[in-house]
Amino acid sequence: MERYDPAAIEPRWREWWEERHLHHTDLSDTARKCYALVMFSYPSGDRLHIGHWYSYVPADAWARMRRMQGWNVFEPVGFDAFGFPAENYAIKHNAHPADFTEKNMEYMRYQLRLMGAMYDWEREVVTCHPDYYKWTQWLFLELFKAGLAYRKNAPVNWCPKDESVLANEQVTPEGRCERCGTPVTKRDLTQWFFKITAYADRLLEGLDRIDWPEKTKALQRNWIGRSEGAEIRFEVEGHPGKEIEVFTTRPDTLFGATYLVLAPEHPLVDEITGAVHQYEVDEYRDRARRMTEIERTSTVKEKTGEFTGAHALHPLTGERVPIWIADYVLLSYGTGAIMGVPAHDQRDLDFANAFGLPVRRVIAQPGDPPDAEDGAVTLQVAEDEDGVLVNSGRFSGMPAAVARQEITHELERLGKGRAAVKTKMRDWLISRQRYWGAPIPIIHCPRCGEVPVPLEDLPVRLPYDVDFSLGEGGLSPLGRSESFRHVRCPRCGGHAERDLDTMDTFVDSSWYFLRYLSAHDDGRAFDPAVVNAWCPVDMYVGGVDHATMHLLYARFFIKALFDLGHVGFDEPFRSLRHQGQITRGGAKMSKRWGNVVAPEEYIPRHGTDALRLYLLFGFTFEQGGDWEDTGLHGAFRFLQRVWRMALQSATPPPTATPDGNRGEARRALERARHYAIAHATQDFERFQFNTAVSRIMELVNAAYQFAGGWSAAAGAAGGTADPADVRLFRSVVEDVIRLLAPATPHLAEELWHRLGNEGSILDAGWPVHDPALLAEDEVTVVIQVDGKLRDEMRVTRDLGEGEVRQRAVSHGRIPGLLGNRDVAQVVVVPNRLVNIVTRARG
RNA sequence: GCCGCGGUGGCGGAACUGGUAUACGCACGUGACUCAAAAUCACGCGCCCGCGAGGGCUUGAGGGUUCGAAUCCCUCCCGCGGCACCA
Repeated sequence: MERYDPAAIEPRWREWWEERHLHHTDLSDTARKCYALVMFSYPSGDRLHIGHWYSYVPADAWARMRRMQGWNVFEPVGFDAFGFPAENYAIKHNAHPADFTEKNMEYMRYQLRLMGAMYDWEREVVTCHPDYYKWTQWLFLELFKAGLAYRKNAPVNWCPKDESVLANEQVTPEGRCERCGTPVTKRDLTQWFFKITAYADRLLEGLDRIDWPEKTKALQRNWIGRSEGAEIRFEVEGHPGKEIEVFTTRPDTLFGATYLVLAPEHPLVDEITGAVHQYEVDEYRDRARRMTEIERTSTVKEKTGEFTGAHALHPLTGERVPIWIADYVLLSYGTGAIMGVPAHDQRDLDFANAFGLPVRRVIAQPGDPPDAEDGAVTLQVAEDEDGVLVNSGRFSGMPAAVARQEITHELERLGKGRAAVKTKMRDWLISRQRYWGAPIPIIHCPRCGEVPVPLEDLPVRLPYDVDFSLGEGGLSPLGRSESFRHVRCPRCGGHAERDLDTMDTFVDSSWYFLRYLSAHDDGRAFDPAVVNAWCPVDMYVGGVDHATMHLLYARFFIKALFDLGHVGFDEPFRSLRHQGQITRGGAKMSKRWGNVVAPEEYIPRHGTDALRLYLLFGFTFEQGGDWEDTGLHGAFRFLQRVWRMALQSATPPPTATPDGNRGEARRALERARHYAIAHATQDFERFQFNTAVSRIMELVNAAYQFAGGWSAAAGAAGGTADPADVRLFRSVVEDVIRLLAPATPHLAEELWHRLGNEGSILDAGWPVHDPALLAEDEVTVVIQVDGKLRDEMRVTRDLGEGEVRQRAVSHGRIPGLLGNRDVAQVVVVPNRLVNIVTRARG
C-alpha cells in the first residue's frame, strides 16, 4: 500500500487552494459572516517559531470548522511592522528598518503559507506602508478634532544609559529598562496623549457584554482601577483661601484623620512650609526626586516623611491637624494628598507610629470595649473593615456604609467636599521620540498653534534617509531631517515645524482589523457599510500579554470611533481566546537559550499536518506546555493510520453475502460515529482541541475494530464482504476525514479526492450527529423503594451505573415515590434494577 | 499584601450540571510478523498486598455538606500569571 508522504502532497494542495482563490472571502455575502482574527506579528528580525504556530493553528482550525459548517469565514493576516523591536534590531545590525522589514515579511509570508492556513492574502495589511499609516494619521486627527488627543507636559520613563525615553511596556515590573537592565527614572517632556480615562466607565461596563476569559476581564478591571470615594477640602491655618484637597475611599473615617500628607512634589508644599522647616523639607524633596522608581515604590521600605510646620483645619471639627510630606503619597493618583487615618489604614498607621502621631479609633466592631474619650488607641495592625462609627460627633452609631454617604452629604452642604471617582489608569501616552513609527500629523505654527495636516496632504511620509541612531538625549530623530522638519503652516502659510514624534505602535494595531475589510480602499480608512456588517470580530485569538495594552487600546479606539459616528458598534472583539505558552526543556523559547522549535525543521519529515495535529492534541489550548518530539511522532503515526484506513476503504473486497451476525457491530460503529461527531463538534467550538481530536481517534479505533471483524467475516465467507459493512465503513471514513479537515487540511483534501470526491473538502459540509441515534438504545430499569417495586424508567443501554442511580433518585422524587423520606442508600444492579433505601427525614 | 488561574498515573492530559476517576495519546512491558531491526498488529499498564481469585488505597493536606465529591463549602500548603504605598 502506498505510504503516507506529506512532503509529496502538502505543497500540491496549497497551490491548488491558491489557484482557486479558495480563501478569498466575498465580503458582500454577510448573511452568515464569521470574522476570525489572530493577533498579527512583528517582523522584528526573528522568524516565526512554534509558539506563533500555537496561536495561529488553533485559530485556523476553528475557522475551518466554521467554514465547513457553512459560514462565510474571513480570516485575514498582516504585519504590525512599526515599533521599537524592529528599530532596535535595525540599530544593532546597522540596517534600515524599512529594508529589512520587507525582507523579514517575505520570509514570514513563506512560513505562514507553509502552515496551510485559510488566510485571505489578497487583503494583507502592513502597518508601516504609507497606504496604511495615512489612515492611522487620519484617525489621530479625528481624535484630535474631537478633543480626545491632546498635548501636555508629563513625566515619562527615561533610561539614562540608552539616553532614551521608553514606553511603559518597555519597563519591566521591577522598573528596569527592558534592554539594558538600567533602573528607569522619570523625565518631564511634552507629549501627546489619548484621553482613554474619559472612557474608564464604559470600558468597565463593556466587559460585561463580551465573551472574553474572566482572567482578562479581571486584568482590565484591575488596570482601570476604579474607586469611589470623596474629595475633601481642608483649609490651611494661617493661609486664608488656601485649601488642601484629599481623596479618600473612606469618608466614614474622617473623624479619625489626625494629620494630612502631601506628595513631595505637590505644588502647595512651597507655599505652606514654615521657615523653620524649609531646609528639611527641601532636603527631603531632593532625596525623593533622585530616587529611582524601584526605591520609591518599594513596599518594604520604612515610612519616611517631613513635617512642614503648617496645620490644616478639620472640615467638620475645626481641629488642627499637622501637614506632612511623604513619598508614600503619589502625586499621580487622586489629588496627590491624603488624610492620614492611622487607626483604619495600615500605611497611615505605619507612618503615625514612625513619627509619633496620634491614632484615633472611629470605627468599632460590636463587642469592642469602649475607648478613651477621644478614641486614642495604640495599634500595630490597622482595623480596615467596616463597623459602626464611634467618636464621630453626630455620626457616631451609624454603620460605616451609611456614614460614607452621610458624611459626604454633610461635606457637600458645607461646600467642603464632594463624592468623587478616581481611576488608576492614566491617559495613553502615544508620542515616541523614535524614528520607526507613523509621524504625528500635526504642524506647530508660531501663530496658529497646533494645526492638523489637511487630509489631502496625508500621509505625512516617514522620510527614508534619516539618521535614527540614539544618543541625543531623547531628541526625536525626525528633527535631524531639515526637509521634514520645516513646513508651511496650512492655515496661515507662514513658517512652521512639523511634530517630530511618531506614534506608539499600539495606535497602528488599534484599528488594523477594520482595515482588513477595506485593505485597498484609497479613499478612506474603511468602508462603514462593510465594517458594520462584519464587525465585531467573531473570534479573536492571541496572547494574554496584551490584556492591558492592545486589547484595552483597541476597545477604547472603537468606542471613540463609535461616538464619532464612524462605526456602529462599540466593542471590537465579541469573543476572545488566549493560547498558552509552548516551552522546550521547561524554558521559554528564545534564541539566547537556543531552544527555539522551528517548524521548518519538522515539516520535511512529518509534514505540516502532523505538526498542526500535535499542537492541537498535545496540549490544553489555554495552558500550553512543553514541546516533545515524541508527541509529534504520535500525531504522525495516527495520520498514517488514517491514511491506511482511507485507502483500504477506497479498495474494498467484493461484496456479496449479507452477514446476519454483523448487525450489532454496525450498530456499535454507528453509535461511535455519532458520539464522535457530537463531541468533536462541541469541543472544536469551545476551543477544546485536544479532546476534539481524541474523540476522532476513538472513532478511528472503533472503525479499525469494525474492519477487523469484517475482514474475519469476509474470510469466513470466502473473500467477500457484507455490502452493508462496506458502505458503512466507507461513510465512517469520510466522516473521519471531514472531522480531521480543520486540523489536517492537506491530508483531508488528499484523501477526500482519493475517495472520488470533487471540489474542496471545505465545501463538503460538516458532519451532523443524530441525537436520536445516540439515545435510541434504551433499556427498562426497575425502581424499588425500600425493596418494594414502585416504578420503571427507560435509560440508554450505555449509561453508567452512577448516572442510572442519579436518574432513579430524581425519577423517584418527581412523582413523590419517596414521600417525605430521605434517601439513605441506593443499590444499583446495572441496567436492571435500582433499590432506593429511605429513612425518616431529619 | 491584593486579584486571577492551577495542583489528577512514569509523562501530556480527560471527566458534561456532584453520578463507573485516570478517556485519548506518549513512554514502557509481553506476544505475533521478521534471519534481524524498523514499521505494523494484538494484549497489558494508577498505587499497595496476593501465585491466584480477590482485597485495600488513591485526584496537594486536613475538615465539612451529600445516598454519592477531582467537582460544592471552610482552613491550610505549593506553583504560575498580573497588580502592588492607588489613599
